[in-house]
Parts: sequence; C-alpha cells; structure tokens
Amino acid sequence: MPKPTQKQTIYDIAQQIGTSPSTVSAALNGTWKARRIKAETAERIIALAGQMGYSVNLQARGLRTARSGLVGLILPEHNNRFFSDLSQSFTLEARARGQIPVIIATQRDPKAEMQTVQDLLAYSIDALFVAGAAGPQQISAFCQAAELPHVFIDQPCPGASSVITDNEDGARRLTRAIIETLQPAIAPPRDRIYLIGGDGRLHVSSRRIAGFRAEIEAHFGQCDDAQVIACGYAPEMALASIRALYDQLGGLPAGIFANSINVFEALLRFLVELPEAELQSVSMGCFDYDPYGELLRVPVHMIRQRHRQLVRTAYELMDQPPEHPELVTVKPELYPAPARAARVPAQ
Amino acid sequence: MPKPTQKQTIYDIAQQIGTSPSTVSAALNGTWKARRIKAETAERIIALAGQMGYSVNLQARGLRTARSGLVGLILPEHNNRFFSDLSQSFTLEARARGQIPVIIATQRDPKAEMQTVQDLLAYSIDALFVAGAAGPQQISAFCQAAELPHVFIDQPCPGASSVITDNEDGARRLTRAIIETLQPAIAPPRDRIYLIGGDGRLHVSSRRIAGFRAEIEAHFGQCDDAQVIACGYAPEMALASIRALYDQLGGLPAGIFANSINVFEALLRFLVELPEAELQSVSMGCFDYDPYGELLRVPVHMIRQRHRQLVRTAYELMDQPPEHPELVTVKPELYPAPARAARVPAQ
DNA sequence: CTGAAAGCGCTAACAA
DNA sequence: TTGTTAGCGCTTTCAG
Repeated sequence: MPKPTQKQTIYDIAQQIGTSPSTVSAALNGTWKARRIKAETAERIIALAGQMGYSVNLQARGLRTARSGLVGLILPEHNNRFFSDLSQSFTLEARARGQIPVIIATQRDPKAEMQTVQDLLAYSIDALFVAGAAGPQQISAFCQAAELPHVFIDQPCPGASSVITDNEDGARRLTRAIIETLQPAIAPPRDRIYLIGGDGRLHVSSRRIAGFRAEIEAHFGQCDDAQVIACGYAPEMALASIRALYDQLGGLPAGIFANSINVFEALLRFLVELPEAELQSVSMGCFDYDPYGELLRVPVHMIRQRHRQLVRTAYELMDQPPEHPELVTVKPELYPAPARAARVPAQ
Repeated sequence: MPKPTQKQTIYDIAQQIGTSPSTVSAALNGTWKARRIKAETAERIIALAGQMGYSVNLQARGLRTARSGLVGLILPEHNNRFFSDLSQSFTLEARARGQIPVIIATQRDPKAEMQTVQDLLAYSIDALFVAGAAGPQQISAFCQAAELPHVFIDQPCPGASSVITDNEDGARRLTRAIIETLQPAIAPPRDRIYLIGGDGRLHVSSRRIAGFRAEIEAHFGQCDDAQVIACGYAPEMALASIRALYDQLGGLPAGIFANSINVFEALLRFLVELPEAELQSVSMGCFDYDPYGELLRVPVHMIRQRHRQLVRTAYELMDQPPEHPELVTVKPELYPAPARAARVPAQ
C-alpha cells in the first residue's frame, strides 16, 4: 500500500506524465475508453497514480457531477438486532456497488430525522433508505421536493415505495406455533393467548394484530379484544402490562405473543423472576429474532425478518423506480422454539 | 418544514436580497459576526434562506475548506452488541458536535479496511476512529501519511493513540465474581475454574489472561496452565474446547470464564443441552455483555465495556492530541449474575 | 460594513 | 487521440 505524500491533484500527475488534466481525469475515473484515450497512456497514468498514492478528491468530483457516491440509511437505533442486521446487509450491498454507506440512527426523534435527511441531502447523497422512521411522510415529502430517490424499509409510507415484511403472514405463523406448543389443561381465565406490545395505529402493528386475530379465530372460533394489549413499544409499558395481566388472571396466561424484541425483553424481566414451574407453563412467541432466544430458560418461537432480502429488494426498487410507488412484501422466517422436552431436568 | 424547491445557491439569495454572495455566505455559515456584517442584513438573509428551504452544498464548502464535517468509524461488524453500542455512542457524540458519523463495517478483512480508509480519506473526512481492526498498523501508517487524525478504540495500536478497556482489571473482577459464586463441594478434577477463548498473542486477550491468572493465584495459590484454554475466538473452537474439557473432567468444571460474547454463545449451545442440575452447578462469567445474559437458564456474571466513555475519551484524545501517542484505559462495568436462589423452583 | 474576484479539484463540452 | 476551458457552489482574502 503506497503512502499518500502531500496534497496531490490530477494536475501534478498530468505534469509528471506530460499530458493534460482532462486526460488524467478520464484515465482515473474510467471514462477513458469512451474518450478514446490510448490504452498505454491510460495505463501509465494509472500506474503513476498508484505508485504515488494519489486518491481522487471525491468532494471535487461530487461538486462537479452533482452526485457523491454516498447512500444514506436512516434508522431509529443501532443497538437492536434487526437494525444492526439491516446495517450489515446494507453495508455489504452498498460496498458491492462501490458506494459509501452512511448509516445514521435518529433515536425515533422526528426532528433528528429531518435534520439528518437535510444534512445528508446537503452532501448530495445519491439515494436514501429509511427504516423505522417516526415521521415517514414528512421525510418522503422532503425527499420528493428535493428529487432524492428514496425507499422505505420495514415501514410503508404512502406516496413512496416501500419494502416491508409480510407482518400478517408472520403473525399468523407465529401464533400458530404458539398454539401448537400450548401446555395442556390450563384452566380459565388463564387459558388464552395474549398479544402484548405495539401500537394499533401503526401499519406494522395493525397487520400483526390482524394476523394474530385471524389465527386465533381460526383455532378458537373467536378472539376477545382483551387478548390484544397494544400498549406501545416502550419496555416500561410492556412490563406494566404483563404485571397487570398476571394480577388479573392470577397467573400467567397460556400463551404470549410479544410484538417486538423490546417488548419481549421487558416481558422476560418479569418472567425470569417467576418460579420455574410457572415459566414452563407458558407458550411464548416473539415477533423479532435474537440468537439468545434459543438459549433462554423459557422456550420461545421467533420471527426473523429477512434483512438481506429487504435491502436487496429496496435497491431494486431504487434501480428501477416503478411508475407509481410500490409496496413490496417479503415473507419472514420462523425460528421455532427448541423442543420443550430438552428443558426438563433429565435426572 | 419548508420544502426545497430547485437548486438554490447563495447567488440566488444574494440577488433576492440585493447583496453579494460573500455576504450571504458569511451570514449563513456563522462567520458574519466576525466579518462585521450588520445584524439586520444577516437576519434577513437567514430568514429568506429558511423560508425558501435553502441548504448549503456541503461538497462545495468542503472542497473549498478542505474539510467535510464527516467523521469515520471503522468496525468489524454491526451485528454485535458491543460494536452497535459503540455506534450508538459515536453517533450521539458526533451529532452533538454537528458532524456526520460515517460508520462502516469491514468484516475483519484487512483489504476492506484499507479500501474503506482510502475511500473515507477521499471524502476528506475530518477524523477517523478505528475499532477492532484486523490491520491496525497499516491503517495507522496510512492515516499518518495522510495527516488524518485518528484514534483506536478497544484496541491498542503502536504509534497511535488508543483508548481501551482495562482488560486486566475487568478480568480480575470477573474472576472474583466467579469465585464468589462457586457451588460448594465440587470434587476434583472438576473443582477448578477455566478460561476459554481468546488468543494469547493479542494484547487484549493477554491482559485478560493475566487478570484471570492473578486472581486465581490470589485465591488458590496457583493457576495451572491447563486452566487457560486460549483457543481463539471462533465459536467452533470454543465449542470443541468445552466438549473436550467436559469429556476430560467427566463433567463441567466448577467455573468458566468465557473470553468473549461469541465464545460465550458457543459455550451456551453446549451447556443448554445439559440437564438442569448440571447447569446449576457451574459458576459462569463472560467478558462481554448482552442483556439476555441476565435472562438465561444459567446465571452469568458479565463485564460490559463503557462504550460511551470510550467514545468520549477517544474524542478528547482527538481534540487535544497529546505530544506522543497515548494509551488511555477505561475501567469496565461488572454486571453480576442474578442471585441463584431466584432460579430454583419455588413450589 | 460590504463587494469583487480568485480558486478549491474535478469533469465535460468543445476544439484541435 | 488529446488539450483548452469553463464552471460546479462555496469561502476568503483584499479593497473599498
């Protein structure tokens, strides 16, 4: 790896080779074939540039071309399995295309989101992906006005293209899995399955709730409204909800559908304090994935979004923008809980 | 939020206000006080810019000033608790300083690392933070040649400033915690504590091993070499190691010190298959943190690096570069395992 | 207190 | 096949 020495420009190279800056530019940015520059000239330039550790000034190039090679991804937070998986896939995809991924977490703060979008726009980013924004419409309106190509991931936005997980399908499969591992003979009022967490006004939650209800109804004939506790995504709320439910039922319900990993984590904090026997009586599912889910004291079914697929599809939407905004759906994966038998003391 | 309409420049604003571009520039970038521009003029400019949704072209500014407002963070992967915590703290810190964080994962691939450093340099990033790089020396040499301020995080690099966790201290405290929760009366040869994972040739591992040995010696008089199984960080190796150890001892050892989260996860995959009673006989510690650690079937002490502190300290090192490269150390946190009593069936 | 003008490093017509 | 030249949008002397 050659060391870059001083500030070096294409003019320096041009001088050393005895040619013009535009020739150097062409040789270095790959347009030299199209510009019919002698292969030998180009090679000499490239070789020299290489050995003196020259590197283009991308800000200058970007200023000139009104592009930048930067692609943005906005998400709520980094320390979350799903979003970090997404970051990982996004990074791979962007780098494979020779772009620089700029991933920014905005803490679910609409103001921070807009600020970030503006900042990214000011750098002339070439495209923007948005995952789990608090104010998607505003973002979309802004991008549209600025003619910035953008796609939403894991979140539908009216008027913009989005690629989201098939939440209803996932919820149905998760619910089915929970039903299939219900422990036998749990007496009322503890014999039902409850969905905890999420916000019914949000598209994502509403689809999951719909899937949950549909599957419950398919198996039990009906689904009581009380079985859907859409208390939001805040861990404190989830904790309060499970506590209240526990008190009300006089114990754990037969099944629990945690509507997100945060909610699940909050529930676990409560569950883990309970005696082993009680813990083993509940059939759990979580609409999100964490590898530790397989290693917990309480077996849990998990739904995992296909992050790679989401990113790829989003890029396709970006590459070939449809006439009208499109909502593409990707089916998630079900990670069934390890068999319960293995959890019982063997001796 | 005003919508940006067309391409707008300071020239447009200047014309509308009836002033010059340089005045507009000054008004908009905050240097107007220093340039003694009438407050009223500045305000009018700022107001107009705001209402027409103008935003500076940062590439142009960057080209002119040879800076960019971008700060880089290179790390091995996103989907890892520590690194995503780091990303989170880094984002907060950078945004608080009005910078744009560019966080790029390079999959522990030295080539990808260098490529990324070069790309970032080509954008005139203002500073670079490097965490867990595969080829730190090469990166540092490159940055030095390019006069790019850089600091290593969680990894010492000779010739460059670094801020790392006090691994020896952490290992001692973790070992002590393991000792304190040893189950009574475990017969030889199963009565000892083993460290599993890591690579003794790496600085980080070697400090942890030193801490482990020191604490073991302090309590038991001596530490057998066999108690340190530095089999690397690969999960497969860790799995093979615990399996071999189990066979050799005819059961689990009294205590286990997992040298990283990956190793811990691998160990868990083995442990979780064991009968409950055996599981409850081992005292475990992990030199890394995961919130699920508190919720596992087997109680585990965890060491958590103070990511916020690491980032802050790294920034301080960047703000006031010491004469000579410095190695600053930050003490980690100990998350003791939940009391074992709570884990025993209550009824 | 403000304006004119040069130039950051590069690309892209247009000439040659 | 290559060179000349005019900017991209901004900051920054230097003059006023």
